[in-house]
Amino acid sequence: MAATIKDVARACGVHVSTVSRTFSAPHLVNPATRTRVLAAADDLGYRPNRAARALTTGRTFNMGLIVADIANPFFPPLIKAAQSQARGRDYHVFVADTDEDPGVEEELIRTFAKQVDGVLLCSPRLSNKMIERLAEDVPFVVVNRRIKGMPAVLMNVAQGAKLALDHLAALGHHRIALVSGPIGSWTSNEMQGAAAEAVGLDLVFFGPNQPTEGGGLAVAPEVAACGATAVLAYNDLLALGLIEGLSAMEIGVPDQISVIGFDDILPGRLNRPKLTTVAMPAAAAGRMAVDLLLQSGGEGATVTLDTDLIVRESTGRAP
Amino acid sequence: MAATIKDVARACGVHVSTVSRTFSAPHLVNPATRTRVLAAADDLGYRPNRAARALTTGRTFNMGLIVADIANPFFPPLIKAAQSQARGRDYHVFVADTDEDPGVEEELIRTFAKQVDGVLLCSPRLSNKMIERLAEDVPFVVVNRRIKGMPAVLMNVAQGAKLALDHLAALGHHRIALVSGPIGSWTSNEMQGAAAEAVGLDLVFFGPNQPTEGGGLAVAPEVAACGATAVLAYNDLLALGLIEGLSAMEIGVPDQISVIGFDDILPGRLNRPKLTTVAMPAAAAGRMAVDLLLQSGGEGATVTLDTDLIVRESTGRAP
DNA sequence: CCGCTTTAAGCAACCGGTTGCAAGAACCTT
DNA sequence: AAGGTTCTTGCAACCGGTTGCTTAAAGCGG
Repeated sequence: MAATIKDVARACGVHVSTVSRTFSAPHLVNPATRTRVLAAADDLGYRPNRAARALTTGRTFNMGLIVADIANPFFPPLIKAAQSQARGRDYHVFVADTDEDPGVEEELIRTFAKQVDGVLLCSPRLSNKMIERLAEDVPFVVVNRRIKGMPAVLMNVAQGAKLALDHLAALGHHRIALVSGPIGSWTSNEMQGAAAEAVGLDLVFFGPNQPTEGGGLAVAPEVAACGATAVLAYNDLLALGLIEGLSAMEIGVPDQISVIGFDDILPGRLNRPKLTTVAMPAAAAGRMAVDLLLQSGGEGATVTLDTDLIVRESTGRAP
Repeated sequence: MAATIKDVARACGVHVSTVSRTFSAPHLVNPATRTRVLAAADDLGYRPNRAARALTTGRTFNMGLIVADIANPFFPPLIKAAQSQARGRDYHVFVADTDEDPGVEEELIRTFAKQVDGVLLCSPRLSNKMIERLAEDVPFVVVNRRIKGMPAVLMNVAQGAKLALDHLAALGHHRIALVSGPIGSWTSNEMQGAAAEAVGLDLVFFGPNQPTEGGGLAVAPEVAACGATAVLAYNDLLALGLIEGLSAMEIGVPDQISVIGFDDILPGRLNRPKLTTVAMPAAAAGRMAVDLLLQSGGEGATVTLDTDLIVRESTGRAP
């Protein structure tokens, strides 16, 4: 059994409250006793039980981070940035994955609720209404979603989409396929919104799709058949799957069809052709989300981070 | 404020212990009262506080999962499998990333200690001694590491390495570079051990290296200069970086140098040339680790999972 | 040397639940 | 109808800490 505060108290003939103060309010205890207590604690290998402490203080110094799919390379940089930022603030981040399932997402939030001081909700799949309800149990910061009165970190997807469409237009493309993501994805809506405003382009919409390589493979035939000379995909995984699918049909990228993704994930950089993509500031978003959670009196500050177009090899002049 | 057990008790004029039993031992409470309590609980939106419950029961129904680097695509399938397996057992998995830093690893284990019933330690970077010491605080299952008396899930790396070396030998390669991973990596040692037993091959060792794309890029020049016609790399990321580095030096893969990685991660499947690799049973390992943690009376069962060679395009006949 | 302020430590209630024990009520059995 | 069971519920201690209040000791000015 691990040593408790009582063991330490007994070991150096002092009351438990003195031991407690030695750790949580050192200035209230005599330096001499403090030393004795610390020695005894060290000797017994005592470490304060954070869960028990949280029961009275109401603060756990933990935060939860919920993502739709850990296997999507978009998330790891965000997660790592959040963890390291939190570490600098004496916090720990626990990560969980919902498998793109809103039911699991709700369940996880409920589990986290009492064990963390707040939750970073990345690309949630739950309805706004449900999120608002759950926010009564635990403070949220939402990433890539706008919910009234709730702190949020947004990436300027619309601006990125515009960059991408301008790039394609400049290359002479007119008919462009827009391959969207899952239902309920804010990012997907933003993209469509931005695209709808583009003038002089002939857009074809495909969706919803799984935001994975498989999703890209699956829509490849439809995209090939629609007569578009360029594709704007919901994310890089989808784009890579699409390229894979097109290659299998002997359709060359970028010679016959240009492809642009979103996110700027590692496989896109290694792929041949290297993927042209809209880079999302994932790491910055992770750091921001942590700061927002710790600062916010729950108030709904919204931070918007700009995106960048990274032109590589998967886009070229229209045939 | 969220409703507590007391609120519910008051709301239906019953003692807190009755409310408690309604949730944790329903058969001990009269069906009629139970219904009333459940109604009141539902009405107030009451949910038992898992952390508080854990204080008395000693069980949190949470487990921790610690990985060296979430951004390494090897881990996500393992994580997802563990999470879904745990979910089926009414457990939740909290993930944390150590950034390949043993200090952070230790800190994380200590943080987890009282908040979970056990920790799955994947490819730990801590010393055996330290791990044994920490095991006094919280039960472990170790993945990809053998520690006496501790439950472990191992992947048969030696067998995989042998498969890979046989494959290369059959293609006529004799001088083979072995590009290893980080210090303290059990996997890396296993590989080297297996390689050392291979007869008739001329092996050149490079290491330690960061198990990332960057690590591969960095050793590429040395590997190119050593005269080997084939490379066995610690993992796929390293292999991909290596291929990238070799291409930059105008060295063709597999025409001039063949490359084999370990793990079978997604970018390897999308890369050109598609990467020949030793597939690790990551998902199975994740499931196994969860089961081992839940079954084990802490006893040191060891499970070894076999690996598979997947021949794709990055290996060819020796020039 | 006295009374007053500081400082240090103990006491006990509390956080949100769980659980062994005991008491009262209802139900049987003979 | 008496005595023994079984059900149901309440009581109170406990899990591992924290914290407001109280008290005892020490420090200090005059």
